[in-house]
Amino acid sequence: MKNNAELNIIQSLQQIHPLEKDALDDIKNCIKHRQFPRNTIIQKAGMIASKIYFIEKGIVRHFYKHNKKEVTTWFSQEGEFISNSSFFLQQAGTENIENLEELHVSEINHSDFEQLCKKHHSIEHLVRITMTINFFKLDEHYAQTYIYSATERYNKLIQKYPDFILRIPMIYIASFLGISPETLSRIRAKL
Amino acid sequence: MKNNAELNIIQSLQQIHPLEKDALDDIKNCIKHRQFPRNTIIQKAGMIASKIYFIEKGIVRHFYKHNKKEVTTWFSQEGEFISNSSFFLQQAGTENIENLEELHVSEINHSDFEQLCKKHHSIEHLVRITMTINFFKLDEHYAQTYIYSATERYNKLIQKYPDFILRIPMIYIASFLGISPETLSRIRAKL
DNA sequence: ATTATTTCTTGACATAGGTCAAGTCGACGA
DNA sequence: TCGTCGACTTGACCTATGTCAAGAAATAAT
Repeated sequence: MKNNAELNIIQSLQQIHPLEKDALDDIKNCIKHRQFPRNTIIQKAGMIASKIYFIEKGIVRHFYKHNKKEVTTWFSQEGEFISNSSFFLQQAGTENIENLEELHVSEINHSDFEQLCKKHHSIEHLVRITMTINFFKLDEHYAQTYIYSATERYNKLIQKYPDFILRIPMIYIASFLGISPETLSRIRAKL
Repeated sequence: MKNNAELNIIQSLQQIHPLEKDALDDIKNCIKHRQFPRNTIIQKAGMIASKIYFIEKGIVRHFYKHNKKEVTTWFSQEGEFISNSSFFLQQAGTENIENLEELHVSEINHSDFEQLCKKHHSIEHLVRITMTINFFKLDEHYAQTYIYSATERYNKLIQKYPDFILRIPMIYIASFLGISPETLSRIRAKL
């Protein structure tokens, strides 16, 4: 299993948009470092998420359950926030989130998060930018689903995220690509 | 053809998040009202979008071209902004946008838009909220594509947006649902 | 190490939806 | 009123991918 470097939330945020000392201090005061053992359900459908997580180390999958089947729709890893509708909209959602490796996060609870955004324009800006980037990542991913065949999508995915093969069970990669595990296996056999 | 009521950007924004007079005045000063005749290409792949549009009246489709085929991925209508990556990221994108009816918009150019966000925390907040809502709309739409059959997706779509049938040619609805026009025609025949 | 699980692969068959091609229908302009 | 063009439908056939089932390989547990 690959051992990715641990990332720091403060440094990562600064790379997206530089923050003044005041804002950084407030963020630091809200952060709680936390670890979850492998295969923990971080977010369960039907619950309201009270925390947002910045991933320092580890990888998680976002998935829905439908008729006893699970559909994986996204992966988040080091340097990313675990974006989930339940946290941002403060509503019970249908998304589940599970970590696939031991997970190290910085956690901020919802009221602190909103407080930070309200108090510091620079933080609100950073959140806006991050949300924008995530929006178009999602958009691009799904546009590709329309346009490319299963084989092309798989090739593009491993080209862009080579470590997914090492870190994520095939069954979830298949689901993310919108195909069955058997089809993915056959695609891989042909390479 | 259905004749939807014209919407006002100021009123619509206030419903998302109330803005102080100062911010509203600045917005008003940046807005330019504009109309496009039916079937105008509002945004062309490869170009950098310099304007964002709020739709007062009309409906547009977002589409990609791939091997001479067009793939429609989204529709935007009255009360919505035409969100496109090229505008927000200020990069040439691969998305095209075409209006399907005579289109009335409020337009704001990119530098004014950024200026407004920078000057008024309340506007930055509003943009963040709007982006968040759009993100999860997109997310939900695509999660459904994984989970439901073509027939189910069509039924859910017309239930949620009954006027799409009246306003959008079937060929684009089919594309949006990720199916061929023939398949959509067969689905409709069975109802 | 040995066993027990989980993960991945392979085969046989089924099917949703795609493609190509030929209509039909209806709106709009001459 | 007729003709034309675009939008939608229908039929015949095809193919990518799904499903079910059995086995191999890799991981984890004892």
